[in-house]
Amino acid sequence: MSEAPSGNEYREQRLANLAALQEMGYPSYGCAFTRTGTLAELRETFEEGRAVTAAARLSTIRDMGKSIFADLRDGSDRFQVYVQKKELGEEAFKAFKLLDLGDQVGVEGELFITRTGEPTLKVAKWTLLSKALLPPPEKWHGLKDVEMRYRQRYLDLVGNPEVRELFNKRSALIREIRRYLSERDFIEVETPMLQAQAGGAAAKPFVTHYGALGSDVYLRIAPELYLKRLLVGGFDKVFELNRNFRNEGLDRTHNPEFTMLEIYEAFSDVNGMRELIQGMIIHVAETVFGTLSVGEGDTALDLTPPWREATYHELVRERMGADWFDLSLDDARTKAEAAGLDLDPEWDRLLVTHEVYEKMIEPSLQQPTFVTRLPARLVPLAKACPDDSSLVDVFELVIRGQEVAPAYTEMNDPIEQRRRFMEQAGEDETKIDQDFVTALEHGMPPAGGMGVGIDRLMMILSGAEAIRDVILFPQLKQKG
RNA sequence: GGGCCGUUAGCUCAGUUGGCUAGAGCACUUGACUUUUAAUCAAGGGGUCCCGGGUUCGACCCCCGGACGGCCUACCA
Repeated sequence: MSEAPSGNEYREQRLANLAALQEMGYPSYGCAFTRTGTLAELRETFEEGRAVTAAARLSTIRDMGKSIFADLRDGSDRFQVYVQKKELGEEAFKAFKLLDLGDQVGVEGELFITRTGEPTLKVAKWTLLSKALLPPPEKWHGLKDVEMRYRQRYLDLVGNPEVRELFNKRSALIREIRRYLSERDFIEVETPMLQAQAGGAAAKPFVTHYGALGSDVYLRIAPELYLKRLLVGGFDKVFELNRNFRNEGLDRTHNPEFTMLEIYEAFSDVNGMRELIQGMIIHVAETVFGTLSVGEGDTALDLTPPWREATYHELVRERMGADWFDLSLDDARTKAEAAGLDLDPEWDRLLVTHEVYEKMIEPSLQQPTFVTRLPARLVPLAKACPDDSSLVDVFELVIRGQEVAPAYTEMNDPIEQRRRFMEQAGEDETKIDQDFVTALEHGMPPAGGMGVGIDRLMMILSGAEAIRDVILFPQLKQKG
C-alpha cells in the first residue's frame, strides 16, 4: 500500500479543504485535547445542560443549510453533535463545513436532547485535531474486502465496530488470564526468544543471524526448556505469555507467530494442571464473554464442568473397535485405510494409530475433553505413567476439534530425559540441548506443566472461524 | 505443494451467449433546507473492469501465463 495516492479525487478535495481551513486560521493537526470522557462515558453520565468537551472522529454529517447534525465515533460509542450557524457565528460555521468524514475533531458545548429524543452535544466551539486526507470505508456496509481488512486493519477497526469489540475481548481475556494466575501466586517471567537451539517442540524454526557473535540463532518454537530451568532454579510457579514462531504452513488455524501461554508448577502434576486449566477457561468465559455456552445448534459448545476425560486408548477403541490394539500392523493398516485414511507405508503400528487419532478422533471432539495417557514416544518431555511405562502421564485438552492445551507431568529424570532425546534425535547429539539436561542433573522438582494456545482459545470462546480474525495483523504474502 | 473459486468507481455490489457511451447505493462536487439520525430533494463529476500476452472485425466477458486473496487439500509433537 505504498503507492502515492495522488490523483485521487477525494484526496485532492480534502487537501483543498485543508488549505481553505488553514487560510481561515485553523491549524490542521492539533495537539492534546482534554475530554470530559469517552463518548460512552458522555452517554452514561448524560445530564441536560451540562457543559462538556469531546474528541473523536466524524463518522456522519447531515448538513441542513444553517444547521448541521454530525455523529462522532470513537472506540467506545457514537455521539451526536449539533452545529448551528447562529450559535457559532458565520466564520466558524463556514469552516465547519470544510470538515470531512474521518476528520478528528474536538468539540465543546452543552448537552441537550433533541425533539426526537437523541442525546446531543450543542457545539459552542470546535477545533480540528487531525485532517483525514483519505475517505473512511463505506458507512453502512463497513469494510468487507477480506484482504484489505487484514492488510489495513485500522480501516477494519474504524469501519467495523464488532471487530474492535472482538479485540477488546482478546485484551480482556489476556488480562483475566494474568489475573487468574497471579491470584494463585504464579509469577510471569520472560525467557529467550532468540535461542541457539530451538527446543521444546518439534517444528521448523525461523533462522536468523546474530552479527555480533557471528552465529545463527533461532526464533523460539517454545519456551519450555527455559521455564524448566527456572524450576531447577527454585521458581516454583511460573508462567510466560508471549509469542512463539514456527516456520510452517499458513491456514485457518495456523499463523507463523502465535501467542502461547506456558505454565509450570513445582510439586504438582498433570492433575493439578487439569484443575488449573478448567478453572482458568471457565473464569475467562464468564468474566470476558459472560457465558459458558458458545454458539447454537449442532456446534454449540457447553463449558459447564466437569469436562469429559477419556484415555487415548479408549477413544481409539471407541472409534476403531475393541480389538484395535490386538490387530497386527497389516490388519490395522487395512482397517484404517478402509475407514478412509491415507497412510504412509513407513509408519509403524503406533503411527498408524496416531493418524487415526488425529484425523478421525480429535476433530470429532466438540465438547471439552481431556485426552489422557498418550503413547510415550509421542511426548519426549513427559513422565511415564506409574503403572505403564509405554504411556505418559499427560492430557491434551481438545475443544471444538482443536488441541487447545497439552499438559504433562514433567519428566525430571535427567538420565531418562537424555535417553528420550537420543531416541528422538536419532543419535545426532548436536540436536540435544545439553545445558537443559545439565540443568536436570542439578535436580528439577517434580512438576506439572502446560501450554495453552491463546489464539485458538480466543477462536473457541468467540466463535471465530479463522485465526486471522483474532490476530490484529495476521501474516499475509507481500504484495508485488 | 495441489485443486476449485474470486478480483468491475474511494467503499459495498450489479452486469454482458463476444457488440453502441460499463451501471446502482454510499461517498464526492454544485444548489435548496435551522431538530436530522443510512437526513431529504435537484443537478453533476468520477473506471488501467487485477497485470501481461493471445484469439477476434470487435474482449470487462473466451484462451494462455502471472500477482494477490478465499475455500478445500497436503504438510504439521
